[in-house]
Amino acid sequence: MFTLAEENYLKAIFHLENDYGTGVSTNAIADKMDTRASSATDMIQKLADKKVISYKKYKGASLTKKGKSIAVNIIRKHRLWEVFLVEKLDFQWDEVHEIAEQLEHIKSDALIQRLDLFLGYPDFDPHGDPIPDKNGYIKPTEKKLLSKLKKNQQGICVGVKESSAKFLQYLDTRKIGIGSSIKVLEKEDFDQSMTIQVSNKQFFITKQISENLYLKTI
Amino acid sequence: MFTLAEENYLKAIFHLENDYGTGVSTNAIADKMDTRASSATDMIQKLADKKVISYKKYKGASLTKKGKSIAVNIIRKHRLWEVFLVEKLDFQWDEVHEIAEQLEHIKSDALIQRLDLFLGYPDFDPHGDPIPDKNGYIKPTEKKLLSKLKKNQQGICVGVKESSAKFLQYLDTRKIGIGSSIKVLEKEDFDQSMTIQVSNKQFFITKQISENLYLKTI
DNA sequence: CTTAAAATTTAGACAAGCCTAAAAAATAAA
DNA sequence: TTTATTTTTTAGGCTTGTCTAAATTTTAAG
Repeated sequence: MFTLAEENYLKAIFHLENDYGTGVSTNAIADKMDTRASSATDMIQKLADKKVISYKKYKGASLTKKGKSIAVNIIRKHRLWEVFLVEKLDFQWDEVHEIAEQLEHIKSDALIQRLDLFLGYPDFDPHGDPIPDKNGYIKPTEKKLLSKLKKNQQGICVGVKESSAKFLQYLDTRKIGIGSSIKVLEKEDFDQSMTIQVSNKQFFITKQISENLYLKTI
Repeated sequence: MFTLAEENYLKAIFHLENDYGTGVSTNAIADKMDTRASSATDMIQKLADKKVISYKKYKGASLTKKGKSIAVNIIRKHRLWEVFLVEKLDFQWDEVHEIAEQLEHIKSDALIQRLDLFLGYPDFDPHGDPIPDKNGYIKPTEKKLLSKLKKNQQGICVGVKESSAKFLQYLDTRKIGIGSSIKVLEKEDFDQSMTIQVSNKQFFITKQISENLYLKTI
């Protein structure tokens, strides 16, 4: 069995490996966990003892098969609970992250199985992230960051990379959400800022925004 | 903010005060928490420092107003989650206690408010226990232990005192549940055992059973 | 290639929550 | 009312997960 802290470290390492490739540094983990490098080292050594990460001193950490399976299961729970909160309890998509951070640690396989059924076996959470199935399989989805599109290309918003309340509220005020059709009208070479068309409105957005919106191009 | 352990101690003290009257002994708390008296003393002193119990060395502990309010809120959450598990996820009444023990510690007022609405503001949990409202008010209900009834008296089962899976399964196999009509056919003075009529069947039950079934007499 | 800087690990400490063993207080019995 | 028993508290220790400060290793710069 794994403690709350251990589970959170595993989840963090999973996300870091996903985003930046295998073998994550102590500092990256400490940063993600909002703690000190020395604390991260302690935990890394403990997780290595438990065979859920492989680790060589000074060389970074990677999840083992077992570690990855634990991490994916936590992410599965997190995303299912987010669907529950939005679909059943009428929360907004910017309100659910912190609550799901707690709910993801509830230990009961039966609960998650029944919750999944109750929700109709959803494929994506409210932010467009795929929900791993009970075997840990994550369906690969083709999606592209808005920042990668060129002038005149367009697509449908299928997800957000960042899911902080602030960013989601920014999108809300502009009526941008999952399913929105987005077209690049102008793109500034110098700072990667863009003018985009969303339904019948145009917006000027910075690189920081376009790097956090996933589109399915059409 | 209160830790998991603190919350569980507060809940235990609440139940003990409820069952055996105000001012609960260190041993009673240690017993309920399945821990050692010395550990209970440590926690009691910490809770007293935090002003959620009043405590005089060697004289037992009682919840303060603040402590009671915290305890009742945890119980409210526990019971609402039990309703959710049974009504929405189709769990049986003997399967929900442990899961609710985890869910009761999720911290979000908005979550509980919305869950309460989602469930239709239920008054009782699946074991017949009343659900405190959001102000901590518990509607007083008139219910009587089956063991207090005399020969030929009858009532409707409105709750169980113990809610261990074993006991609930015992009731299930005899088709006894909330709403069952129960009549005392015979009562043995010597050991308090009874013969009872439940719908068209008769059962012989021991004192241990009749002391854990609540009836509303008619 | 040697030194400076950055990243990482180790050493030692602390709070929370538990434990065992021993001391102290309260209660019951003689 | 003095002694024996039970209850409760204290003392000291252990583990988890964190911290700061110092040592070590790796990487980057000159």
